[in-house]
Amino acid sequence: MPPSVWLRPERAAVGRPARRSRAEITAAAVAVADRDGAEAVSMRRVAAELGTGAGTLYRYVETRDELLDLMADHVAGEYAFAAPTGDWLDDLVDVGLQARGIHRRHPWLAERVLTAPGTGPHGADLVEHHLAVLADHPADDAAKLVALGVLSALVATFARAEHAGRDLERNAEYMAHVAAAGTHPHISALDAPPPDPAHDPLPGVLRGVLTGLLPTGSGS
Amino acid sequence: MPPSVWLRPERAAVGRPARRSRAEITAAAVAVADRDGAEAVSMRRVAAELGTGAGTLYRYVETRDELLDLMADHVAGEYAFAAPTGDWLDDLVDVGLQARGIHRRHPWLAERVLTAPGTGPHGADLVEHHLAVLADHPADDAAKLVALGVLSALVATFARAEHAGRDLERNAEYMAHVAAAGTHPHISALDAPPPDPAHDPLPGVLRGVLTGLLPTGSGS
DNA sequence: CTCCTTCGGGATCATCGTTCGCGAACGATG
DNA sequence: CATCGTTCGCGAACGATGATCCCGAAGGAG
Repeated sequence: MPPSVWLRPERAAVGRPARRSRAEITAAAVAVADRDGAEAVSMRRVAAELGTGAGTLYRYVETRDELLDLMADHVAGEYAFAAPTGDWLDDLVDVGLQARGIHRRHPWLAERVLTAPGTGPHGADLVEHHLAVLADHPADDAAKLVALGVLSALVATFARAEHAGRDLERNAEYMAHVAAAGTHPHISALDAPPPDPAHDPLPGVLRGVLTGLLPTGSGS
Repeated sequence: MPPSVWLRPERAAVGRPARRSRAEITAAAVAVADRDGAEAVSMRRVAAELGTGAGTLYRYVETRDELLDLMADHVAGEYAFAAPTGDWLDDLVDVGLQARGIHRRHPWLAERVLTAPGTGPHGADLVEHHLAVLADHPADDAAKLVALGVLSALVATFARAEHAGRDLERNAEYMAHVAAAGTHPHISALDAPPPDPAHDPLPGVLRGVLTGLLPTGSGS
């Protein structure tokens, strides 16, 4: 029922002016998340970061989830879009690599991007750039938007895998158990060469997925 | 530190036997989630479903997150794998469509799949089937596993979009605002033909992504 | 200077995940 | 059949969370 955060006016027109701003609160929340992880972003913790009370935050934000949306769009402002080069594949791979950079700077973002589409002003800039890059591409608009969604989800998945740590260990432990059990012959036959840290798989994967998703006659 | 849920023995060898089982609790949790959504899966609620106390569940499960892992693997048991047909693309698309069916039956799964890789026994079956389908494919093992990860993330993303409801409305509202504002010319130029309900975009997307991700000489 | 609206923030509520302690229940042992 | 060691069931309790509410304070408009 209530409109999106970005359509609701930030400050009241009359009365006592607010001491803080939505952006200030968002920045504080991002700082907390960067420092102590996503689960540390509680209203009390963010309020403490600002030296105020927890209830005060609800003057700026309707709900905690809304604050998380604001955070996601805030860091989406870190994209630095260059003018399209004419090679849409290169340009979209660049978007993907920039996205990974953002994810590396803000590890808490991965869960959020995957959970909520959360498109604010900076998200709109991303969509605009994406469509500009693909302006001459023959695919229809729906396919282009799907491609952006897949691109985002894919990068987020890779980013999450990068800082999974504990979970990955336990998963590998269980898979080793399954392999040793003898059932699941194909899993047992897996050979895991030590991953080459010098080789970055993301660009290749992005190229593959994007060319598969946006076929064209006039090549890259 | 503690091993995975699936490596920890379920019941103690000696002493008073447990009245319930891990599977029973998992099934109850799935029932609650299917009926009232993911956020309704609290220890107290699941315990009430079983007619017991909240603290009791901790005899079977180390933490709430572990219970969610069990739930995810539980519904992964709904896959019905057929023998590989010889056409790996068709077989993998079939896996994707089955996955969407599971997501439609259990809307809470989308967030979970994207959040945690959670691979249990049924997850291992899925990996095994995937590798069996791709047994004759020239790609190396790492690429095949990446393809499965992308496939899962992609289907989950589509599934989440299907039952997004509220969020999608607000997002569309904001995008309409941006389009009307006049900045972002490519967004303003978007034309949205009414989506054709008879056309299912998922198979085509999966084909595109998979062919892009797993290139081969001897085609589908 | 006054008034009206908004802000600030502490108290408060319901709920959550989790821990703890204790009495009861069960299998093994003699 | 009696005893013993161990585990289970469960309710109370703890700390923390998201959210609401109220009231005194503060600032701009007239």
